[in-house]
Amino acid sequence: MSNNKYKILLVEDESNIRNLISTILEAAGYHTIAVGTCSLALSLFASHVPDLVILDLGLPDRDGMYFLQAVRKEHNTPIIVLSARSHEKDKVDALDAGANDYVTKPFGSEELLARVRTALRNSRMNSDTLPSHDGKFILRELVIHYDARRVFIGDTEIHLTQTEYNILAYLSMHAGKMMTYSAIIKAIWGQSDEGSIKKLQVNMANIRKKFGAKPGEENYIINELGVGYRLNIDQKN
Amino acid sequence: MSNNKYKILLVEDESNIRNLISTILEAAGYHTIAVGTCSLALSLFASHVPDLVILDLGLPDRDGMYFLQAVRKEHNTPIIVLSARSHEKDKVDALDAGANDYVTKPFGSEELLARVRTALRNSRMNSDTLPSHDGKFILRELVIHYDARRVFIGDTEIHLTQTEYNILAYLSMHAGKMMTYSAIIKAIWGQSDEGSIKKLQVNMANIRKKFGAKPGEENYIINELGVGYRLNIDQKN
DNA sequence: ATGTTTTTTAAAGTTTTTTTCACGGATAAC
DNA sequence: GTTATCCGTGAAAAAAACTTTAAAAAACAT
Repeated sequence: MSNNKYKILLVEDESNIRNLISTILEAAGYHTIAVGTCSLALSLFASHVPDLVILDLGLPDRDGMYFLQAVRKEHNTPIIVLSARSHEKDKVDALDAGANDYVTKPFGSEELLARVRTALRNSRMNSDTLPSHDGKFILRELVIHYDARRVFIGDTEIHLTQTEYNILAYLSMHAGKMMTYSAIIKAIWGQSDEGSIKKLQVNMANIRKKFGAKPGEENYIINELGVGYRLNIDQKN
Repeated sequence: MSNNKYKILLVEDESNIRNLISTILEAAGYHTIAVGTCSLALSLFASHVPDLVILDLGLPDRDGMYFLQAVRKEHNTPIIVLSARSHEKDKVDALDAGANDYVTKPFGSEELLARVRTALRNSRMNSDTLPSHDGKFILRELVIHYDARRVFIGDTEIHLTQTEYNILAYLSMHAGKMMTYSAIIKAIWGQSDEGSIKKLQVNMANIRKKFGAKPGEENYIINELGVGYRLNIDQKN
């Protein structure tokens, strides 16, 4: 039996929109908890621990961004953000603050449901893939032991400094995905420290040098100009 | 049972054209609601909630643009705009205001029906295709991996620069829909940077070159003179 | 304190990307 | 048919981004 009784926390101040979305979600078989203020949302999140959050950014008491950051500090729950069409910049901020997806009003019910499905699917996938904080990561010759924080290329161990290891571990946990500079920098140094791209680049160079890539050989770490880095997970022939 | 009884709201002031189109649509199996003024159209839209709107821009009481914007504020319903050939700029304005497609008079019944089918198909598809930044986009040989920011034609990877990728990704997220220059430029460079159409053209040329279209073969990216670009999602024979 | 390792900063060098420009072909208007 | 406008193309200039190397600063251990 496909029991789709996911719990969804809906945070929206306009009551008519709240009811509309609530109805759509319930009709699709989700259990919906609907609130209109940020403070209420925070307490209900703590007590109910929903599987997903749909969050309107234009909240009365506090900015929805506050809720977003507060939740993201401790939880990995997928968050879909709603906002009016005009505020284009909010989109970037919300995604940077940890939102999983972004829907601009107006939107159709099918679109919302599709996004909900994707977000839930991805979060399930993540919980199977990401908690590899222990165990090890293997990619061709490269082996990372997360618990011992040790890295090998084939049989020989590669000594990495703390930051070098942190960067590599971060990339490996998102292997194959292009990770932006700001994402990496935030993960390693905490703040979006302006000017830190240089540091990142130097560290990357050091890691690559220690990996000792033969010229012509495909590199483990791929750079996309102006975007970021990603681990190359393609099979070699 | 395939019940294709889509509701179409037709807004056209000239009664003979209205009847003609109405007949064409009914014959094709659509349920048509035909009105001649903007105010009537708005109230009938609210009460009937049609699946698609066909809108003539040259309305007597108010400009059709008013209707377009009013509907777009709250609904995602596909809107096809009719306009006389001479008013070239109206098309662009209508698309920028959120119209999904446009047809220039005079037009054949087959053309109109084809556009109706595409618009309906796209609005349904969107809810399953759009789920933004994750997943991938597939169109014939073309594959886009959004999370890895990688593009393939068949088996071979195509390296695109950042702006080239951004443009293609933008088009793919609105696949099949004609995107105006200003819309694309705003999405890629941020401001409606005057004079950037040239840059856009150069980037388009580069993308197409990298795609390596054989001469005679239908291109992935289609241009409409004075309007913009769109991804060609039509089936090839 | 001294020496070693790591992190940060700086600068030169190289590659890639972005922008600009001029010309030719295509399309629409007259 | 002629003209004006718009788009595609190729190439070169300009700008931006990355790598590499090296040295200063900071952290750490002895």
